[in-house]
Amino acid sequence: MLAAWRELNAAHARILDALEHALQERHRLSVSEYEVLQRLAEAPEHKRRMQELADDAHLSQSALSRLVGRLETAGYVDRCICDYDRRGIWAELTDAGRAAQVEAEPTHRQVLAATL
Amino acid sequence: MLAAWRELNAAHARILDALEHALQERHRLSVSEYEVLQRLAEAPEHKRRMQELADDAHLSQSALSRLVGRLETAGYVDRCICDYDRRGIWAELTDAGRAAQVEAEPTHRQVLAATL
DNA sequence: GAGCATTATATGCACATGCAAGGATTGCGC
DNA sequence: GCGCAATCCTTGCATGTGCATATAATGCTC
Repeated sequence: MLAAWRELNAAHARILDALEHALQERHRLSVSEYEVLQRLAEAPEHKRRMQELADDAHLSQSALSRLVGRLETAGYVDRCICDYDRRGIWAELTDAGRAAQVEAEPTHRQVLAATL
Repeated sequence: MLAAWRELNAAHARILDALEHALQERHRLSVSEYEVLQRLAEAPEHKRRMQELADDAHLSQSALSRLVGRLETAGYVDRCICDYDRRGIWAELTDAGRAAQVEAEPTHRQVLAATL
C-alpha cells in the first residue's frame, strides 16, 4: 500500500518534471497552462466554463482564475460572459491560442512517450 | 498515452488532496513533512543526509532545506554536522519527532486504504 | 601546499497555489 | 416580488517551491 503510493508519487514527479522543463524551455508554457489549452482545443467551439477547467486541471478556482488571466494576457484566450447565466464565464481559445497548443502538442506527446 | 497520463494525474491529485487535508487537520503536518519524518523513522539511527531526503520527497534542495528548518523549529528534527565530511548535514529525528510520526501513521495508512 | 573544480547546504527572490472573503447573479420559498 | 441561501468568479494574503547564487568544505592536479 505504502509502496504503491510511493511508486505512484515517483512516477508522477518524474513525468511532471520532464513535461514542465520541456514545455517551459520550448514553448514558455507551464504544464497546467498547456493542459488548459489542450482541454479548450478539445471542447466544442473551443469554449469551456471556468469551473470545468479548474476540475480538468486539478486546480482551485483562484489558481485557475489567475492562470486564465495569464493566458488572456498572452493572447491565447478570451473571457466572455455566459448569456443565460451571467455569473458564468466562458474561456474561449483564440487563433493564437490554438496555434500555440498545436505547436506544443508534439513536445507533450514526445515527453510522455519517453517517460511513461 | 494521453489518457494514461491523465488518469495517473487524477489519481495522484485525488490521493494527495485527501492526505494533505487529513494530515493537516489532525496533525498539523503537510504531506512532504510527514514523508520526511517517515523516511527518518525508517533510516538507521533515525538519521539521513539532506540530499537523500530531497530525493525521497521529490523536492529541490532549497525546498527541503526550509522544510527541515520548519521541522527543526517544531522540535521534530535536529541538524548535526557530518563528522567525516563537514559539508554534509544529518537530519536526525528527535523523540518528539518520532512520536509525531507514530501518531500520524494511522491517518496516513487509513487515507491510503480509502483512496488508493 | 596552492589553486581550482566539485560537492553539500543555505538564502534572496520571484511566482504559482490555496484559503478566506468579497461582489455579482441566480433560484428557491413564501 | 422579497428575502436569503447557493453558485460563479475574482482578489488579498500567506506560504511553499524552484532557480540562481552565496558560503563552506573536500579532493584533485601540478
